[in-house]
Amino acid sequence: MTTETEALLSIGEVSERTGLPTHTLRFYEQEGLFAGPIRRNAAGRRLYTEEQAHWARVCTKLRSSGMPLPEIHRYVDLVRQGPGNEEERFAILREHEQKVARQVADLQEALAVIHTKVEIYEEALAAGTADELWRDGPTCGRS
Amino acid sequence: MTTETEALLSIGEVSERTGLPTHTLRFYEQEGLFAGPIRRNAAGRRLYTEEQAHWARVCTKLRSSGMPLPEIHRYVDLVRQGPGNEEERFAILREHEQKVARQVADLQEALAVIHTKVEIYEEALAAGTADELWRDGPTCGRS
DNA sequence: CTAGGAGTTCAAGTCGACTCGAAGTCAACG
DNA sequence: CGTTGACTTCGAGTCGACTTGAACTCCTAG
Repeated sequence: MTTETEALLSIGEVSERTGLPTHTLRFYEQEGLFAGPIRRNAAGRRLYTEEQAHWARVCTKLRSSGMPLPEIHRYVDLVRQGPGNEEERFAILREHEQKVARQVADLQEALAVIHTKVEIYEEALAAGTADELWRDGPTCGRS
Repeated sequence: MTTETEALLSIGEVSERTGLPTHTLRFYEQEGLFAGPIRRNAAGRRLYTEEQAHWARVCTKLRSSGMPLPEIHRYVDLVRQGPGNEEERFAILREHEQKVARQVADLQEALAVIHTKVEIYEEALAAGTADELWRDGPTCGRS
């Protein structure tokens, strides 16, 4: 049913689309981050399907949101095993989603702290009282 | 003017307040992350002022938001040098603030991608059509 | 007086995720 | 035919931020 009409992509093309260096794409492959095998041409060079290229892009998101390679690998293993373990895959995704949500919250908290300090400097610099900002002194340290 | 009435804290107490292991507190000190010297008692043990403890807590926020130790060090050096470089300190903080804001945005983008995948699983599992979720196939891979 | 627990210093090890380098292959161009 | 330049494999190196460990000191409670 699925006709073989997809354009196949070289590692360079996938690299461009994903922003991942070719070295990293090979590294990911060897770490088992692709469910199916990546085809090769006669000369042994990698040929990626569109799906695989897309998955690589998803991987960049998983990674940039802090999913460790072994966990991506675990997910991919489930996919490789075929239907029947969707709940487990779902659990991995949902858990990671929650972890990322927490990360966002934590970052925003840190952002608030930093912003408070930024504001103190802004005001002091505007008021010309910046020299009161000293050491871990009263103004600077306490907020 | 500043009377010496502050209660001084042991490394253990600071560790509790900040969540940083004592090892890490010593490590930070040796990396120059404190503007002033940390006092010692007769037995050579560290005594932190409230200000220093507070700064340690700020450090946890700077770190958790990805400010590298060398950059914190740079900021602290400016503080150590005393008044006159507030603009430079301000620049460091403001830049980091922006970096964190970008981080938040990126994370939220990743979160969106992940959430899309989560939703696909939710729906498929609810509809009992989960076995259509296969490999990098049409349903799973494309979104 | 001794045992426990917190503290000290300094050096070395760990961890994850790349990142780089060497040595070689291959297709196309001038 | 020679030289780019993108590709291949394999193994080793890097980086930042801890983290661990060994060997030691000190105070307090029993």
